[in-house]
Amino acid sequence: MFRIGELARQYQIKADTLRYYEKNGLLAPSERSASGYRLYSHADAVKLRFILKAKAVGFSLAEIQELLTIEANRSQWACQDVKGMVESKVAQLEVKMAELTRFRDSLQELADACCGGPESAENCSILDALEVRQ
Amino acid sequence: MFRIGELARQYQIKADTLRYYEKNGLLAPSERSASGYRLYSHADAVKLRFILKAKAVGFSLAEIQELLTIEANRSQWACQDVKGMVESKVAQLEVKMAELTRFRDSLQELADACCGGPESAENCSILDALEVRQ
DNA sequence: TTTGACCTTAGACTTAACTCTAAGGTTTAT
DNA sequence: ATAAACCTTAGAGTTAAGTCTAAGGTCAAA
Repeated sequence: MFRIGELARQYQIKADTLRYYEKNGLLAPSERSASGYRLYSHADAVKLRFILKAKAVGFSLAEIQELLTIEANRSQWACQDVKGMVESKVAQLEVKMAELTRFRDSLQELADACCGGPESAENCSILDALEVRQ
Repeated sequence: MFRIGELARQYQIKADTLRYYEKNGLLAPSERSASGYRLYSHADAVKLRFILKAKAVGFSLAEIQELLTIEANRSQWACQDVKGMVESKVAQLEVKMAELTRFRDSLQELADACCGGPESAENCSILDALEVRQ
C-alpha cells in the first residue's frame, strides 16, 4: 500500500493530480488508513499507469474514463461491446499515427534538405516542406 | 483574398479562433479591406494549414509559434539552427509515435483476444493487455 | 432602402486539467 | 515532546485554447 505522496513521487505527478483523478471518477484508492489517509494498492498503481499512458497518447480523461468503465464492470458488458469500443479507439490511434508520420516525414525532409551549415537558412522552408506533401 | 468567415468555413474552425491566433502572434491576415475587414491571402491559408496540422499532431500553440518564427525570419537564422530545431521536433514526434504504437498494439491485442461474441467480457482486460507489454 | 448576412472591437465566459491555499490532523525521528 | 514531513478537506486560482456577448459598422440583394 502506498500513500498518495509515494505514488505521486513514483509517477512524477502531483498528489493533487491523484485527488483530482479520484474526484473525477478515474482512480480511487482501494483503502483508507484509520486516520483517513489514502492507501493505494498495486492494482491501483497499474490503473494509474494505464491512465498516464493513455493520456500520453492523447486521450482525454473523459475518453480514458470510458475505457476504464469497460474495465470496471467488465462482466456487465458483452464481449462484442468491448471489442467494438476497443477497435474504434484503435482506429482513432491509427488516424493519429498517420498524421504524425506525415508531419514527421515532412520535418525530416526539411532537415535533410537543410545543409546545416553556418549560412543563412534562406532556403529552408517548413511551410514549403509541408506543402509539398499537401 | 478570403474574409475571415470564408477561411473559417473552409477549415472548419471558428472565426473567433482565427482572431485568437492573430492576437497570439500565430497568423495575421496579410491585408485589411478599406472598412477594416481581415483579408487572408493564399499564403495565409498555407500557414493556417500548417498550424492546424501541427496542432493535430500534438504541438501546443507556443511550440507552433516557435516553428513559425523560424519560418518568419528564415534569413536571420543559420541553417544549422533551423536544422537543429527541426531535428529536435522530429525526435519529439518519434517518441510520441513509439508510445502510440505501443498503446495501439496493446489495444489491438486485446481486441484480437476478445471473442467479440454476445457473452460477458469477463476475460477482456484492458489493464492486463497493457500491463503485458509493461 | 432596408433586410440579412457578414464584419469590427473589447471584454467576459467556458472547459479541461490541473495547481495552490488555508486551516488543521497524523506520523516519525530526535 | 516537539519539529519536520507527511496527510486531510474545501474551495479558489491558473493555463491553454478557445467561445461567446454586446454594441455597432459594412455590403449585396430585393
